[in-house]
Amino acid sequence: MLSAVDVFEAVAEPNRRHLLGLLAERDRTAGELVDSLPTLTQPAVSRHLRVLREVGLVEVRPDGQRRIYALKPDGLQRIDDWITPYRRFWRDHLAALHQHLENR
Amino acid sequence: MLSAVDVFEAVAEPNRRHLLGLLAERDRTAGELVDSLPTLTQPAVSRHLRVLREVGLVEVRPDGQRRIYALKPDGLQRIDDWITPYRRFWRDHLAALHQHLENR
DNA sequence: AAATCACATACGCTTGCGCTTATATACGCT
DNA sequence: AGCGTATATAAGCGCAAGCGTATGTGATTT
Repeated sequence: MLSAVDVFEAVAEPNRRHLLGLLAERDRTAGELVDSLPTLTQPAVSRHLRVLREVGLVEVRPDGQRRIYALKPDGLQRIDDWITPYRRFWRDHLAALHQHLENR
Repeated sequence: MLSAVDVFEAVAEPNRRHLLGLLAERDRTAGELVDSLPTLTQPAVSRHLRVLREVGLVEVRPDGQRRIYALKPDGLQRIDDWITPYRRFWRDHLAALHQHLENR
């Protein structure tokens, strides 16, 4: 069995981020996605897609012998939720910076 | 030489996320952070802190023989910037869902 | 039904991560 | 100076990630 990957690990891989980027534009077949990563073989891309599936970042629907991949809407929200409390850090920091620039 | 890690990989490690969480509350000495991860040895935590330093997520200032670690304000912004274009996906999705619930 | 196409899985290999133990470095105290 | 304390680095190891080659599976075509 494949070790259950979490969203953070899934997104840490550059090729997988590339795939997500393409799927953000529009749905694509597995074949199109394979072609988009010419340095990788078809099985390699297929495995990346499997990881993205398993963490709920993408979903597949069959279309004849093709498989159409699509971005799952709320997949990345888990990362966004994690970042949220930290966001206030750089917001405060920027605010303080502006304050400083105005007062000099 | 240590392979130059990027922010995504840095944050993919659960222990490193744990460290960031503690530093979000307040600055801490390396020793405090070591104590916060009882399952790890001191060198292990030290290496995690090094990774977080190298990707710009934390910074250190010396205090006598102690080293005080602090969250760097804009470190996670790179991840946030990456997520931004995707955010509209689940926002649209939620909007459509609400629409659907109201109209039924 | 046989061949072909689109995609997934199996297997074996290499490389890099994260860990521990051992050691170095640097500061503080007596 | 000598010793404990605080932290970082070195060396070595096990394991899992990611890759390619080979093969399986199901749909399409002829």
